[in-house]
Amino acid sequence: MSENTNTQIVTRFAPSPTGYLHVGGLRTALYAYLMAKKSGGRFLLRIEDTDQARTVEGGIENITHSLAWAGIIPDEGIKLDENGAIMETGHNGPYIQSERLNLYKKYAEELIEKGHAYYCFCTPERLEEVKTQRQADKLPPGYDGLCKTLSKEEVDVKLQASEKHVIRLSIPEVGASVFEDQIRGSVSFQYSDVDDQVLLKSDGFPTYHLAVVVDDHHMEVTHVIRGEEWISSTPKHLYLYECFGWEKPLFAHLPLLLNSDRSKLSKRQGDVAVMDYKDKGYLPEALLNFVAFLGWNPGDERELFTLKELVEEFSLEKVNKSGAVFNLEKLDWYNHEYLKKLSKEEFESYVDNFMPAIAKESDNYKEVLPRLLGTLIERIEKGTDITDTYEENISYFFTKPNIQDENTLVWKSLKDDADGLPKSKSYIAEVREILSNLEDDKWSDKEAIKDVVWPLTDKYGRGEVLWPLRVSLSGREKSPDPFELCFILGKEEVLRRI
RNA sequence: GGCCCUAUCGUCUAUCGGUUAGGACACAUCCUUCUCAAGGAUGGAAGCAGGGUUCGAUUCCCUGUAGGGUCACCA
Repeated sequence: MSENTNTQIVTRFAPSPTGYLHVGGLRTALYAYLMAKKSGGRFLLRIEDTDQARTVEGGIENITHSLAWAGIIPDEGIKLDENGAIMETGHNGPYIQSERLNLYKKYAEELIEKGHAYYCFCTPERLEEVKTQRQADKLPPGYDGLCKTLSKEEVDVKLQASEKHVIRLSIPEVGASVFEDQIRGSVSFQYSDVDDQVLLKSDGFPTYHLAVVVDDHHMEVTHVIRGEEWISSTPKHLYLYECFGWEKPLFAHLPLLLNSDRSKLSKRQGDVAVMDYKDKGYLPEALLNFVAFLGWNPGDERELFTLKELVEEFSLEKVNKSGAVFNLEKLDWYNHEYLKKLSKEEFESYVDNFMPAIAKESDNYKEVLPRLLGTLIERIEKGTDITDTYEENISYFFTKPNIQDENTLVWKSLKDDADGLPKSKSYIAEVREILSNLEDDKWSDKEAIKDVVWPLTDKYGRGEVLWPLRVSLSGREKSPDPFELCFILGKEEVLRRI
């Protein structure tokens, strides 16, 4: 459990380019980044595209852009240049596994020579049979080791005949693999429970298990930080380090991110792609802060952290062991907090981004938008709140509302009064008179508007005057206060509506 | 099913044997010169169960239970 803070830590994030960056991946990348940065070491991005079938066009771009959006910039490996194009830096490349095939082949063969691996010629069909048979016999699943017994001569004959084959790791029959997980403490597995994993596939590509070990070693990775789903294959990796005689890195398996039903966070139950959150108007600072706190906290009661502050405060010792539910409501709260930190200009362009076309087509859009910001910041938590509630809460700022039932203008205290409606109308007629005499330059000051209207509320009652005023301006029973409305709409529009 | 991991309010979590078990989100109530929002105040809300160890366990150990992960020529 000892972390030597004097030495530089090298970490990596090694996603496979299957389409998009998962929020769980973002957190893994973040923790790895924080560890490296805190020690003054390096964080590198490597692409694990060893499954030809699953590799998706544009996958690398999506991952690097998502990471860059979040502010996690690799020191080494795959990253973006100034123009946003994919580039590679570092002296241990290439950093895309499909470009390192010869290396994996060489090491797989080295393992065979040393007797730690063997050729396997079993067909998928036979493997399937073995699997069902072992299940029926209630044996632990896994390869039965048939090809392990092949003599060198038999192997040579098959190789000569170009029989399709893979290379399998030869796991010891007895013994155990014990390691000190940086988060969980001591973890151990019996070798008898570990399968003879395929290392090199018949298409010449390595599996994850071979590639990750070879690359982490050559790329000088000191801390392997990855999701908990990898914990049960760690013995295979550790054993490979031993076979090669390489120094082992430290391992840290992060708890999983969960759906609200506590299953592994999945696409089915909501958004999982980082870009989905970007598109919904979540700020990178908010997503990062939120995700950082899923499984980690500084130990005190602070909750708002910038990336830089996280670098200073983060430590693996404080990472939790149990999975964390990805709770959107908390994320929304974070987002609102960060929205409030935006400058007026930034917030304006943010809002503009989510305004529907119909709003932008309005004549007064450019004029009204800046004045709308003050009320909007209190009412939205994310960009999609604008689009989702536009009709009800925002549209009336740009288009004059239709008041279908004039009785909605009557404040509740006058509802039973037969003259309620005429009275209400007369009150706001008076307000209109007063407002029409208010100098133009006073309209930029909400308080000044209030000052001239206020005496009337003393005279006729608060709700009696303010309610109909507000309803006539907004056409809604719920809205910001009437003075705010006046300020936002502007003199001309206000007089038109009352 | 085998193996592995995990277990404090609904959710994220603090507590490194002794606390009125703290905070945040969410929720409820109240205040905040008309409504709503924001803000403020207050409140409800938790140690999975059973055994140990100990003067004392949420905390350490064991068992059970529950949840999750993993058992591919996918990562």
